[in-house]
Amino acid sequence: MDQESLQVKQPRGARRRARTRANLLVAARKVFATCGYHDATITEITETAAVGVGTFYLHFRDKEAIFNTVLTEGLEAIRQRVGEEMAHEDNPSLPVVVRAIFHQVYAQRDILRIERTGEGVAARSGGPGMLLEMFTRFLEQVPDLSPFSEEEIPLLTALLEGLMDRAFHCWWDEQDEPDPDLMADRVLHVMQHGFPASLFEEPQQSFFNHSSLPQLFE
Amino acid sequence: MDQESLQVKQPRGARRRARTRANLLVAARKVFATCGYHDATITEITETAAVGVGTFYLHFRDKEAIFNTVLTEGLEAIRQRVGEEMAHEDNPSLPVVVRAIFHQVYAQRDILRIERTGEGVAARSGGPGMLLEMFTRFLEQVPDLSPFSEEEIPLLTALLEGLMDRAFHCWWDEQDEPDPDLMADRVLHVMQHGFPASLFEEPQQSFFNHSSLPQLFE
Amino acid sequence: MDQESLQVKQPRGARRRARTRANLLVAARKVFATCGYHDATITEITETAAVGVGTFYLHFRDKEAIFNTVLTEGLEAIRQRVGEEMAHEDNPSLPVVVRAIFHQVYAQRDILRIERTGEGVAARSGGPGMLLEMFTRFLEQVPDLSPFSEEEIPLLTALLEGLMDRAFHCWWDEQDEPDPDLMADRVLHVMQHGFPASLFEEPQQSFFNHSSLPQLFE
Amino acid sequence: MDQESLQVKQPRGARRRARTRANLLVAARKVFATCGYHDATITEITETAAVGVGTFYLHFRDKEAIFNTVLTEGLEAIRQRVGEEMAHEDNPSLPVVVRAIFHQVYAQRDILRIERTGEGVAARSGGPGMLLEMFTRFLEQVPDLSPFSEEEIPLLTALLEGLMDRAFHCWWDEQDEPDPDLMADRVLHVMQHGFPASLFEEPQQSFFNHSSLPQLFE
DNA sequence: CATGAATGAGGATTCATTCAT
DNA sequence: AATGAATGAATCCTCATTCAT
Repeated sequence: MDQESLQVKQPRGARRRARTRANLLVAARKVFATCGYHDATITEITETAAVGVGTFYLHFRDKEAIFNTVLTEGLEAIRQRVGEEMAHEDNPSLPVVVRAIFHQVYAQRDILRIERTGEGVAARSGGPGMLLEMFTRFLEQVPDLSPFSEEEIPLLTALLEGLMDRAFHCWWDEQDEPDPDLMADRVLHVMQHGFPASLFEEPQQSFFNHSSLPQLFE
Repeated sequence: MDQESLQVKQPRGARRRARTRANLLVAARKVFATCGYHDATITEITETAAVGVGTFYLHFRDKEAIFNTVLTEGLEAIRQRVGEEMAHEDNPSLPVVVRAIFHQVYAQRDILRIERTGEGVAARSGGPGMLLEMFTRFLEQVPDLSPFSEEEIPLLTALLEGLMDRAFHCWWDEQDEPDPDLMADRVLHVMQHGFPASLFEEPQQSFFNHSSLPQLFE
Repeated sequence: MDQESLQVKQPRGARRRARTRANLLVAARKVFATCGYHDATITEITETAAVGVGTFYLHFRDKEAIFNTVLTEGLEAIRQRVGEEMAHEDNPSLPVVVRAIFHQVYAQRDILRIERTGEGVAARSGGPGMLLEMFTRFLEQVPDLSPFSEEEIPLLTALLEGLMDRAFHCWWDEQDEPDPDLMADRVLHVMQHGFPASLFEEPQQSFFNHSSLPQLFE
Repeated sequence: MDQESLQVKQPRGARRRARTRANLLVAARKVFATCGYHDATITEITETAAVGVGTFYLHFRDKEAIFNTVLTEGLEAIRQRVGEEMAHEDNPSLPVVVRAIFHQVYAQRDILRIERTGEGVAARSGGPGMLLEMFTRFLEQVPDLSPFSEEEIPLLTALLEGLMDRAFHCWWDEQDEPDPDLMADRVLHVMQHGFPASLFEEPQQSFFNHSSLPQLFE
């Protein structure tokens, strides 16, 4: 009874308040995705949320605050669902994790676009660290990283993330088409075996001779 | 005498004009690197350049214009110097190219930071395509990309770029320390052989059991 | 009680808003009358209205917008009051109409001065057409315009308007003195009988001989 | 020999100077006619004149100065040519004068448009007084102005001018078509006999009854 | 709690005018 | 005399934020 009353306590305005806040977040996400952080205006957000301007400041300190909330909650949701997806697996390996990430990020790829537009704003609040953090924990548990040392875990994580990040941006930047599973295949292959070997073979017929250089680096 | 007159041709105000323009570009680069695109103001740029406000508009249409010029000229310079560095090589292979890129980008890593802060602005002008373009030409000349198809060249290029991009950002984001050569070593290793094999082995002792999951994806 | 609630309906900020808008219009009219359209500044208008700069843009898109509003509402008011004045007449003839117009325009002659200063700006919004429109309707109902044809109605209207317009401008340009009724007398006389006949008689003693010409057209 | 040398004296830079000044005036007239006084810029004038910006200030104190010069010289030219046209006439009457004015103003109607756009600027310099001045002299020599008094000469002149002014503006505002002679006919008729008599007759069937009023003055 | 009218600091941009060459 | 690069005062306009209702 005590616990229940605590949860249902003060449903007077509290519920309404929560709904307003939620509306604002949804609206902000939509507006940020459309205009980017810098061109979004509070007014447009509140109008989209069908809420008065002043109401905004009842729920968020300023634009940066709601931006970070949108981002954090968005990333958090992705994390959650990745976790849920993997709950079915008994013993998830890196490929399984990566695949799950691709699935979930694809499903909410607006969040990534939003993250991008914030740049300096989000950086401060550790937004983009989502993948970094996950991978870091992963790498820390692997016994043998040779030829890399333990100090290089951050670098490795960054590279992993860079790989995936670019894959993500093939989607919102250009097209939606390589479906998440296919995309995961390709990226995982590169992760495991690197890029095609012939890229590193001695160029038999020099395509990098002096005559072609000017074209490459004009 | 002939040569001199060629150099001194039209030195009336043209020289002064060029100097002013150069000052503005240097100032803008400094300001953009410090504040980022969105927080930079024309006034701060002109003050840094020790030039009147109006002078700015004599040389550039608006903030976006000077931003793109800074970026384009900066990337162009990098491209130039990469080309020069490789001119010494008789038969440059991908590792050599990558290494040269690391050298030159490191030397001018403010440009990358600047590029980032512009986000949507620069994208339109093809700024970030520098590496993409270079790698694309490279990949197009390689005979065998298996298991990738030719249609996937853009994806491969993006991934290559993503890898390097992250490496670059280890510098301006955090510290300056892994020197370019070392960094190139690590990245090249991943490019050739992928990430450490043990990452993909069956987890012998499940570190991904259900009890640890909540921590990973909380 | 019913009536009251109708009047007080939505009095939250709506009343305040309306008052502010009215203040701005009054202020703008004053400033435009003083400085003319081109030399008037938004700041001066808002200061006169004892209102913040931003408030201006809450009510009008730009200077042109408030200018047209001032003009339109001003002319509208004149039209209204001309109509009211003639409501007393049973069968208003042109002289009666003209006289009413003179009365009302005189009472608000700042509007005309304002209209003038806008020139190209107001032209687009059909501002100066007030008299034109009124006279056009009048002329269209007259059976016999000989020696003019129906196609010449626009020209006749323009001429009528030109006559009155000049009369109006004797007031704001120079002095206020010929009172509206007297002025109407004179203009109506010209309208009916043309200018003094002797102007068109053969000059008995040539005042236009060759010796005086240079003085006239030097 | 003496006289000749006086005229040709200092042809060194003087001639060039004069040509430059003339170029500026032609350019200014073109630009003012296109953009109006307020939107015309010194730069556009000097560019049109193919002359350096600084050169402008060698010949005119500021924009207002060149505007007044353009206007004054333009009106002066009209006056000149009106004079010339009438030199053929032995004993010019008002109709002849008016007709000549219509001819010449029509031939250079850009000047009127320019005058308009200046409004307050030109007013100070007595620009628009051209016709006023001519008519004033005319009226002053007429023996009998009844029923007008001598004190009303300014008013009569203004009305005369208003009539012609409107006629002029039928041209640059709307179309070029009623040719000058026809236009002069119509205006002269109104000048001599006033507007069609039926306009002043008692409205037999009341077209100004109370039901139609609201339409007229809504 | 919610509202939205009001605010004004702050930034972009223009253009008449000067002055060194 | 002619030039045109440089200047900066002046103006417009936006938008995050406050506060009275």
